[in-house]
Amino acid sequence: MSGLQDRTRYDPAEVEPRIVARWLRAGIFHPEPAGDAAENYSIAIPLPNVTGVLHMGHALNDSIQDCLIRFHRMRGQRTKWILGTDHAGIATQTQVVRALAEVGTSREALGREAFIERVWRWREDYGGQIIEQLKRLGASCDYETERFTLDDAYARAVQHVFVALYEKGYIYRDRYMVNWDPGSRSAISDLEVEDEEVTDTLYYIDYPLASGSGAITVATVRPETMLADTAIAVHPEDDRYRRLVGETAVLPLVGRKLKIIADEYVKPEFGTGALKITPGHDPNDFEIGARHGLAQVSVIGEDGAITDEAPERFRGLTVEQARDAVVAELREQGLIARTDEYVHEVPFSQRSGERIEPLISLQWFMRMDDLAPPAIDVVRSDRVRFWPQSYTRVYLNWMENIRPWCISRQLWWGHRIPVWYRGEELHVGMSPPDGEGWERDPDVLDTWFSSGLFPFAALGWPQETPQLRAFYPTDALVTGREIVFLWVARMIMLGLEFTGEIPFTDVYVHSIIHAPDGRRMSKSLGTGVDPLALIEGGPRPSGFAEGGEFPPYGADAVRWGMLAMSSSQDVNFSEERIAQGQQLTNKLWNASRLILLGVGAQARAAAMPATVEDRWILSRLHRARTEVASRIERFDFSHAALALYDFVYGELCDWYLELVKPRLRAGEGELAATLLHVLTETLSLAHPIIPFVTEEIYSHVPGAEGLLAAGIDGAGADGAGSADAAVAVPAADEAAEASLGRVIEAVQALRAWRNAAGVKAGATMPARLAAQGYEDTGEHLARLARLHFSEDGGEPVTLVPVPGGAVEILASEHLDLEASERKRAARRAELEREIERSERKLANPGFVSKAPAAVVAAERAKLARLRAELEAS
RNA sequence: GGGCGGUUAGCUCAGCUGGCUAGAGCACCUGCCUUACAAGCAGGAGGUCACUGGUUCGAGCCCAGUACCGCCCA
Repeated sequence: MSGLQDRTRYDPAEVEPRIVARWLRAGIFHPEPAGDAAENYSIAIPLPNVTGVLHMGHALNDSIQDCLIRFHRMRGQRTKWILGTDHAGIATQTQVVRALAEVGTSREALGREAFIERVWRWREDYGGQIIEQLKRLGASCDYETERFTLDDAYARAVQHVFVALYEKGYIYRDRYMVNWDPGSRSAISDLEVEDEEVTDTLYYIDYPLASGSGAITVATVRPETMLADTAIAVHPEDDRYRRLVGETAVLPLVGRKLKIIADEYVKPEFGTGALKITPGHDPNDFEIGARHGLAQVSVIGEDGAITDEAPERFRGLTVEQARDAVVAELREQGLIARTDEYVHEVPFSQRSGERIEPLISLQWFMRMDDLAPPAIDVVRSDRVRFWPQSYTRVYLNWMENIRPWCISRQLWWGHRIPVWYRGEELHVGMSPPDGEGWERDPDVLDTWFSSGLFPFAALGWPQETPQLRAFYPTDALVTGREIVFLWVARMIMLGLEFTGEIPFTDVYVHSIIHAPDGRRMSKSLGTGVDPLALIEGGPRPSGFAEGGEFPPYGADAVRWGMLAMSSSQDVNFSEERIAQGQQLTNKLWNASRLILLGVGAQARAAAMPATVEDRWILSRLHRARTEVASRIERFDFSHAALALYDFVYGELCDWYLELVKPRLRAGEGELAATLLHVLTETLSLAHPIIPFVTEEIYSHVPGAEGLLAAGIDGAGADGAGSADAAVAVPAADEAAEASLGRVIEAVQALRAWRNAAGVKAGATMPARLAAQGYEDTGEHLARLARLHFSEDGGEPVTLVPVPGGAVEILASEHLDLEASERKRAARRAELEREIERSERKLANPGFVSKAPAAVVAAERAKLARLRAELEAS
């Protein structure tokens, strides 16, 4: 690292790794467990998959959490971001299975034990990756207490919960229709299924009536499941079939007798209005079957092959082969009346992408009806709040209609269910039963079962640890909407059940970032943006106007950009926002160089700042600080980011630093103190959003001690730095704001005029100030507008209206008078338009009598202002 | 089928409980290498705020309906 002098551009690639190392070495992300959770601040991270990599969702999610964490840490609270990784049953197992396939073997060939061994090795190889990426983003998690959901202690907590829920009667085993995922060869929960539109063939099949008098025609997209039909259903009100209810049909190819039943589920307008009922292979038919006491026949097995319950010639076929065979035979027998194309929604596994095969199987379930009510209460009573609030209803609606949760998975990687069988005997417990001949249940628990315990299990629960006392309940939970049910709801239920406390008080549901084309980022389409590629430079995915590589924007730019983007429910990724963040870091860097190189190493303390611009910037800083803080507290990160940007650009750099440059060159001591104060305050204000550049700058501030990230020494909520403790900080200073507001407006008017009038950029124009309100600021006005004020000089060649009067321009050598006149005429026309509009408004009796007095007064003031400007021009 | 969100400048988005001469960044045009920053500075052009109707002294904002986009639940 060299001095500031020649580092004219902020270089995140050089700075960021160095700063992370400092933070980690200082141990400031690891709080000692002291005090209680009410006074401390904590967040449990949404567990990243252990073998995953950072994606855009994480980048936003983690930027938000880190902003909250750093914000509270800097306020002096003991702050912990609880870190962990998830074993991610299906996802991880799938990866390893795929890797095994590549080398020509399989998990079956390895056997369970060796396979699990293999997954642990996989985890060792890839598990640290996402954690390193979190560090790269600047996430200030407590890395020293990282947990893994399969660690021994964690696994004991999971078993403890299973056993306790079993003993309470909440967990039970049942034969039930589940979503069978042929890809991962496991049942999956309703929440892991998504519907997609598919075009299928709808077959119309004649089922002969047992009476021999004709046939009843049913329509189905899955002819192969007819082998498992156990009834035919029609709508009770359907006159076409009323006379057939109670009769019997004969199932073709099989010969089974099917009762014709009436059930309101049947839609008379679909197909023929007669529905074949297959309780073994369709969730709706399963329900109908249960209502009518129908037999359940399963002709498709968990291996996807036709079972022994089907006629022999079909056994062992795959579903597709069976369909072809069934259709061929039916055709032969002339039983296919016709076929249609049919577009409908079909469930697919989010895990493997394969079409769900509804199957009846023996699974473990968890009843939710006793766990849900308390979790509903805490949200109804506002003890747990959702941001945005609209998610409250979404949550409540789901909770009020909650259904049993299928918690067993036919996987090897995960928390094995703590149940043993011996014949008819069953043992549920933390340890294996005594005696010979017990077999453990082969299944593992749904991953969400274990992650649902994370906020407390990660802190050592069920032990009463100091960590648990200090940091549980946590404060905020930050997540995307897709896991509100999968995870958030379950944490609330399990937290209440096992700790008697809500696991967090605020749930912030953030935006989903889409690809620039407005669709979900997709790995397969190659539209996903890799946050690391943004931070360090890397290939632009498809869908961007430009190809090529991202420049290395740096983590701060990515963080600021993500936050700025996250204003609504769905947001399209915008590289411009990231670039804007980069500009901000560079701007802040250079502004700091100006200050730090200008004040020298010795900063002297000063009394209350006296000049109007000092008072102005302190007042504006106060407002910015309040604004950013209140935005963060209201989980409004995009406005927090934008408010920061606006302050740095629109106030600090564009005006204040320009205003004080002459004083800075003169080496004025009082100014140095104010500058350092303003700088330190700005850094601390910005740090939760852009931690790296602020920390780096802070290390160059004379007298600054320690790390900005640790909270400025003795700062507390006021954030006054140690380098400048003597600067008295006023709240809003209305007088200074008004005074400087006039100057800013006047300078802008004069610059616009200069440009329009073709005045050379560097030329200083002789002028006379004919306006009130510039007693303290005349010099500023002259310098920033490049004017030379004098009392004489004769007749002005033109006038530029400014607040409080006008500036009379005295010479014409540099300017194009005609262009100046055109500009002036255009402005006059605009003013006349506005004046007319305003007059019309004020002439409206309805407005004057009904609008609030303040609004009317403001309108009158505006009219006066417009008239004054017209007059002065 | 039920629910939620969106539609504002060429692009991405702001516009708080109705009072605006409708803003920002990017892109575009003009001028500046002004000793913090050319990844910069100054200025400018660009909008019947999706559509139709209503409420109101006043509507981008409220109400009703329509169209399109996205998401969640069944």
